[in-house]
Amino acid sequence: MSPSHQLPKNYDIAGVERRWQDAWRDEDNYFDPDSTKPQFIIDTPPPYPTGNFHIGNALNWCYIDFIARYKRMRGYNVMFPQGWDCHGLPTEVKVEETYGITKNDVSRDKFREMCRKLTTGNIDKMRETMRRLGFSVDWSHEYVTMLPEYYRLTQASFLQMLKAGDIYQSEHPVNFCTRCETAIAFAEVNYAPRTTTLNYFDFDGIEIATTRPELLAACVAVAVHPDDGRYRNIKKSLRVPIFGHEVPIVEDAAVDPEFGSGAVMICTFGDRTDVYWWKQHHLDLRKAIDRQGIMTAAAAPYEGMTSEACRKAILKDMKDAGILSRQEDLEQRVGTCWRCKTPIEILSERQWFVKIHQDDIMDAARRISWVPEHMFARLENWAESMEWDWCISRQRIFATPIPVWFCDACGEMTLPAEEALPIDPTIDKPKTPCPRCGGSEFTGERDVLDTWMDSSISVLQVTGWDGAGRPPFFPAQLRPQGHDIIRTWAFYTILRSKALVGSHPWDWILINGMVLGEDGFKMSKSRDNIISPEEIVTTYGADALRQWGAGGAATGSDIMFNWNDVVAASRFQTKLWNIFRFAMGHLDTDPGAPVTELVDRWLLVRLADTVAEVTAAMEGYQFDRALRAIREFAWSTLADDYIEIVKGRLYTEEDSRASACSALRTTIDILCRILAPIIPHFAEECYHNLTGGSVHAAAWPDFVYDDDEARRHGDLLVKTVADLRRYKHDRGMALNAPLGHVVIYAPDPVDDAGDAGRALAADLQWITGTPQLEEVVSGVEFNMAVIGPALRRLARPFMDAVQALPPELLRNPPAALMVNGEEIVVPPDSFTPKTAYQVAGEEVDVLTFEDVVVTIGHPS
RNA sequence: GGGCCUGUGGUCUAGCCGGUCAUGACGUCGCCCUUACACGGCGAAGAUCCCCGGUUCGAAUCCGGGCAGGCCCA
Repeated sequence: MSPSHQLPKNYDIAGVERRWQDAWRDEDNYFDPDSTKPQFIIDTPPPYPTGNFHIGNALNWCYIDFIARYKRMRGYNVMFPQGWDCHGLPTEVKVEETYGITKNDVSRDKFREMCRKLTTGNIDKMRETMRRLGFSVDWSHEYVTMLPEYYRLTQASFLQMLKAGDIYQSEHPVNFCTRCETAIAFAEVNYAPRTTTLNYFDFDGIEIATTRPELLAACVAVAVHPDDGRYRNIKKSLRVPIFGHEVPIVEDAAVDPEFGSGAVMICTFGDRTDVYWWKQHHLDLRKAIDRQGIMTAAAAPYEGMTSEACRKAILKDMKDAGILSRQEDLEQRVGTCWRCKTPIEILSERQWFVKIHQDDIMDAARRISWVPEHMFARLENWAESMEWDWCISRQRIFATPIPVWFCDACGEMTLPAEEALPIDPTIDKPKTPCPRCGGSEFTGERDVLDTWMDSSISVLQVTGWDGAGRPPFFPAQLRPQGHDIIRTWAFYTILRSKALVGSHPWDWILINGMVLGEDGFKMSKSRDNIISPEEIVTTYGADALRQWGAGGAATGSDIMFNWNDVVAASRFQTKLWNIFRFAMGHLDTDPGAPVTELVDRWLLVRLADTVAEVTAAMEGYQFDRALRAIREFAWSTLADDYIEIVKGRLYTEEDSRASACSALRTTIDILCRILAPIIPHFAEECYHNLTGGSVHAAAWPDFVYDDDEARRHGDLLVKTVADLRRYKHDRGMALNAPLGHVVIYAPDPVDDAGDAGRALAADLQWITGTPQLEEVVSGVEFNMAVIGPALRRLARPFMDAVQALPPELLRNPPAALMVNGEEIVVPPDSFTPKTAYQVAGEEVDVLTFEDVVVTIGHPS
């Protein structure tokens, strides 16, 4: 047992946190595949290895760690794995910047190697931050999507879905970034406002307004609204200016007659609506822009120009030809590449697609419990608005290769055997001749897979998938993630689980909010409002950051970073440390002594309430409620109420002292355990001092303590002491100043073991009954919970009538009252008189509350 | 334009399946260095609970309509 004088006066955050981080063993957090305990598998988000574990990640991981630690204490076999979602454009761009090259300057293999090297270094940095924050990650279940053992699974999943007919190739319009020279999915398109020019020109006799004159060569039709009178009885086709080809006039209700001239030129493709019309009316396809954003032969006189140069040239030519009538500014939102901000083009390309079966996805999504519930609507909304299938092919390098070949002779597609995976079809060759024509020359697919194809099988990987069938531990219990990637990661994972395993991927999904800067805006370099986890941890420690994560906002809502919360968290730890030091200074007696005294039993009643509240909150992932309940208990109930009252007894040699020590020990022990998930370092430091063991190996408390008398009398005692302290304060007395003779008249006999007297420095006695004082009724207190339902619309007049009663009738209420000329029965317990006591005979002050009277003799 | 969310003392925040007096933190002010803690204790001031209407005996809470902000999308 450590006497308090051995505990340092100040809690050394950095020292304690480092010491425990060094002492904890990774093995204690490993998932045990042979365990008989119930499993709790978390499908942790695999972050993109930028090298910077930011505060948004930190919030997400705080939630995960609270749950992982809590569930371990509750006896679950927990898996808290850590993945890294490596592939993707940002790394390619970073490598190009770092080495001053473009991806085409070196071999594909060499370029991938450069990307892998950068990624490995970034992962190391992020791991370090995660350890510093005290996350209990199962490092034996780490996965890295760029490594062969992982992308083997990505390729296996691709082949499985291809064979099942869920993946197909097609020429189809896709969002295309001409700078990155790759197709991108809708999820990767951002929208930015910009001002552009709306150009009105004469189109074979009809005025057309367009923002994209450079696409004139790709014009395949002109559309008007069917009810637009201006375009009744005109010809069936028009000749495109400059280029001269004939295009039909089509009618479509989606045309806005109010916009421009009411006639729209349809190009392949200016925007999504063009795609819609193109499909709807079975129009031609004219490709005027290529993958690099250069005008094609279809744009004859402008071939070879960039689209921007072509735009200028065409406008000039229109002006010269006298057909450009006017130009005006237009605010619009343009789709841009999420990575490089280049406006996207819609190009028709041969790509690979995954079929989207909305009903299957929604069916699986409904089997998952969403926290908060309303986040489900976001997924539903997204799923219902999907118009095209998911384009999964990318024209990049650092990604999982699409594992197929095409026969040079007959074009037949050849697939590798699953045992041969992973492969790179641009390097490896098929082991067998073409099944259709027997040819032996093949060309490997050069397209690679969208990175979401890697990460959307994370749940299969963590539940033990080997590339086929149902994973042994599937489904996982929990997916924790941000609401920003519901339409991507959550959506794709549900889709893929349904396609590959046939059911929903997780039992629960817990959505965390975004972290905003102190100014209320999203953190960004340009606003200079970024706070890094390291910055917080250096000054206030990981536990303070974790408290901010738990208590800064209700689970699921966005959370504004706030230094105040971190400072308050740190102060709470100081307070806890002082409580702990105080307790440890007194726990030198028999730990098993019975808890007999009133306030000791009362403390345990309140402790049991707190355990129940915190447990319920943790079960519902309401970490803010859990932390709030703990703070309230520790600071208010334990420190301000209990310790202040019991302190005097602890300094005595009386037998009743052991009861207090016992209650205090139980309380500290349990407090450490309910704090452990949120502030693991602090809880460990205290618990270790108290018991010599690790709090993280301890069980979550199952503490029930029923003692109705202790609750009632304890509440009375605490209230009385608080009132008397206020009484002292109001008279300018020091709180430890002697108070003289105090008598508490209570309805029941109360035995407080002398605590109140010692706490107040008073000669204090409890007396059952009422004092010989003159009572005066000073008012009345109504019980709305009784009056409202009983009297409904008569409630207000009833209360007015009661107010008007003379004092003696308030004390002894009549059975019925006249209200609004109507006699009504007075409901039982509908009101109680408020009484004041006048001094009779000797000089005493009187305090009253409920049915208790306190008299204080004036100290002479 | 659509979907979802939010709007509470100076600032941030809880409550929001209705019950006169609205939670906590930070800040402000007053008193107190009481043998765990001044990073503390005891108090005080400070709120048209965004606005308007409705339901109800009673609305921060439920309903309708605005206004403002956020996120996602068109």
